[in-house]
Amino acid sequence: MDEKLLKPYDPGETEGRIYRQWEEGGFFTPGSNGATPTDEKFSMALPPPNVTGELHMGHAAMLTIEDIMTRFARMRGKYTLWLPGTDHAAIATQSKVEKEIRKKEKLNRHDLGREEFLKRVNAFAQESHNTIINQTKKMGSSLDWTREAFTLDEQRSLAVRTAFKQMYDAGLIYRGHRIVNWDPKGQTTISDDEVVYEEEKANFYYFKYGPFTIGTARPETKFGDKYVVMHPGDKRYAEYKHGQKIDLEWINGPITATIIKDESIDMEFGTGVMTITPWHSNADFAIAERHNLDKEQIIDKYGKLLPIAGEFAGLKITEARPKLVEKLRKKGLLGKEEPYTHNIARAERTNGLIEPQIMQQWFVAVEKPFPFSTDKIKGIGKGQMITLKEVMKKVVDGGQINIIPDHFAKTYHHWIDNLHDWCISRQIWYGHGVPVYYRKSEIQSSNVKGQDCKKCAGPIVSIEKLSTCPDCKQELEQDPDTLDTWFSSGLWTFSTLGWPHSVKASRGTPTDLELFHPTTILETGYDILFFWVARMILMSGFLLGDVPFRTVYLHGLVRDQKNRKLSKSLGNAIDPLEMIEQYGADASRMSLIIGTAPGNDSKIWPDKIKAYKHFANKIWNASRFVMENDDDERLGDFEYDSAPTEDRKTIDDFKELATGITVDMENHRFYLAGEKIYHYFWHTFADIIIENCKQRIKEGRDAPTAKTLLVHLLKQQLKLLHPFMPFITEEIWGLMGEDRPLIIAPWPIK
RNA sequence: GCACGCUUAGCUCAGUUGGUUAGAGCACCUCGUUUACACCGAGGGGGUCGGGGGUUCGAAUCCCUCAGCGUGCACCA
Repeated sequence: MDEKLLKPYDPGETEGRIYRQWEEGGFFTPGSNGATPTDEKFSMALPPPNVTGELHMGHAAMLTIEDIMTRFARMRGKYTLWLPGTDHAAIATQSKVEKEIRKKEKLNRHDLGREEFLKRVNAFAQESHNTIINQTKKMGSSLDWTREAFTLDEQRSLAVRTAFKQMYDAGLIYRGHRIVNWDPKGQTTISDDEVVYEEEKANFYYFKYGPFTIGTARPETKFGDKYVVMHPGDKRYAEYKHGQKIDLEWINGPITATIIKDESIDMEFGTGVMTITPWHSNADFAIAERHNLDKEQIIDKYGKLLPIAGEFAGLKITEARPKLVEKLRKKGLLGKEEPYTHNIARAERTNGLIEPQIMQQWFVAVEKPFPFSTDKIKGIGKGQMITLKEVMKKVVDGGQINIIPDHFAKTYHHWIDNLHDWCISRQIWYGHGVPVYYRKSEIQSSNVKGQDCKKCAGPIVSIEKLSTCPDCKQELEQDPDTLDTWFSSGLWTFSTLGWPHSVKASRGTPTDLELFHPTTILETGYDILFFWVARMILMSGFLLGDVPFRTVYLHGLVRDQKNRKLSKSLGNAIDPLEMIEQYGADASRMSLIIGTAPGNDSKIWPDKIKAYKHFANKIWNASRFVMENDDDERLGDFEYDSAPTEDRKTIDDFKELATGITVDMENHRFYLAGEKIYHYFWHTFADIIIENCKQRIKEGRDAPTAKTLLVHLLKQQLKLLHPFMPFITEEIWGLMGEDRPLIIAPWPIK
């Protein structure tokens, strides 16, 4: 017997060695288990971790679930691929590096310049990448590293430019002046989903506006208000006609206001009359559009008031508010003030106060029909005109994508119903450039003189990088904006499999894309259902005319015992690496999987992990006992037919258990399967079967059968345990003299 | 405001389609243990399954309702 077994199990010594053995042996690559491309496939893309730093507990939980899925598929003989990668996470990464530079060197990105700044970000991203990959391996993740991808590498950039071009050509990407969420702190626009709301107690002010009283929580936006709006059916204001002009005294002197009647006004709210600020409010913008009204900018991109504010120009809006209220009070225009609770919008990443602004940006049109390219989606015919929104709904409604747990389908639909055009351009530097080129002169001034080249009269959208116009050779300049990071992650399931290249195999051998797409399953956190899952469905629907995956498995967040999110600032973060160091990867994995139902948040604390370290030790010791008694090679294998009834009963019971576990695994109930095998091993196998056999061996009653029974049962259990606790099971499997590694051993139940 | 989820032993959670005395881990109590394991074994205490109502032969499980907690979306000046 191996000396190693005489000591307690040492994960630190074992895990690195075993992982190297697997990786170098090529066992993470499809077909390592003997399966061929004609066999049933299993494919899954790893949700690429952001290159913003380190792995946290949420990643560890995700890696565990996905590795369990993958190892299970591999052992069941499927042609198995789990594909790794990392995400450049545009805003998140850029703002992290900006923060660091500001802290250390007191510089901002403009001080460094675009080129130098990007160098810094890339260096940071590279370092984060290495840390993350290393940590991912420590968890035991059986990812096919030969196919590793990055959302910002060459191959993925090509996919992004191609996707952009195809969507632009179909009229689904357009540039337009719209109200967008402007983050003055990050100096960029962000999408609706990147806005987080926070309750704030404020004052609600009533002002005299000519014959009317208007209410507002944001007096500092009111300078340019020259339209006063009311409901056409409001009897109180029946004497005023639409379009009527009235003169009145306002903040900076007399103005002429115009009456507008619009049905969107809520007669019950406030006085039923409001003035509008179209440049800085979505609802106001819509009213202005309907009646073709002027729109004036009040606040600049740094959150300061423009000259229109007169004496208040240059002030930050928060400073201006009290001063303005004071001025109106002095002028006798201030009515009552009431306390008021409303939501203020902040940027998720920078915490900047969002200021809606009208800006020219790039958008994806979600309500514009386009001809669908295939007949792969139930309920949508080839060539049928359909919108992205409808596609996104149909694939889930029609059951072509199955969401686990299924109640998230409702959340998903709810979100799609409220979906507006997706703003995809960002004014940050780190990310995929918008693949659009303009004549240099056009950028500098809109008066283009004497140019008659049709090609570059407008923006040129191009997959190839351009510096001059292909026709007239005039110099071109690329759009300075970058794309929302979710634009590139939306392509993830197929950009990682070679798209847009190799859509069709040239000579018989199928491409990765053909073999593995749509992927079998997407496993990710419910917190990015909209950000990511929905965007992948959108992209895949348009570009491939297909779904990106058949099943979505959503896991919850990992929290601490007090139900708090794990975070460094709260000081309750558990570092997965420390946890592995202390208890081993196997124990960590078990603690992250057991007691966690899909879609529910789970909790983790050191004692829970410790409990599974004890389990690892139990496995180790039980195995030692079995091997100690397996010293006679003439015994051979356990034979069911010649075994005593009690042993056959034991085997039958075990088969029943294994079948149940298999069904649980197939139905993604990993927490249940894990608990069952845990319980069986400890309280049936160790406490009863081993004790029983120990007696028999001591008394010489059917001793040889008892010994082979133990060996047989142990090996079967190692297989069932392997997806959960890959390291210790592989180690024992090897010590038991098996040549072929456990990672590719066949699952006990077909 | 709309939607979704949660509420089961001191703590953290299971309980798959309603079916025998409601389960696990940790914690607690008693006893035991020199050859697989004290990172152990045997046993035990502890729950009116958030409240109320209903369907059913039977409900933690299905329906209604109320409450508390959490999350998402929307948001009106």
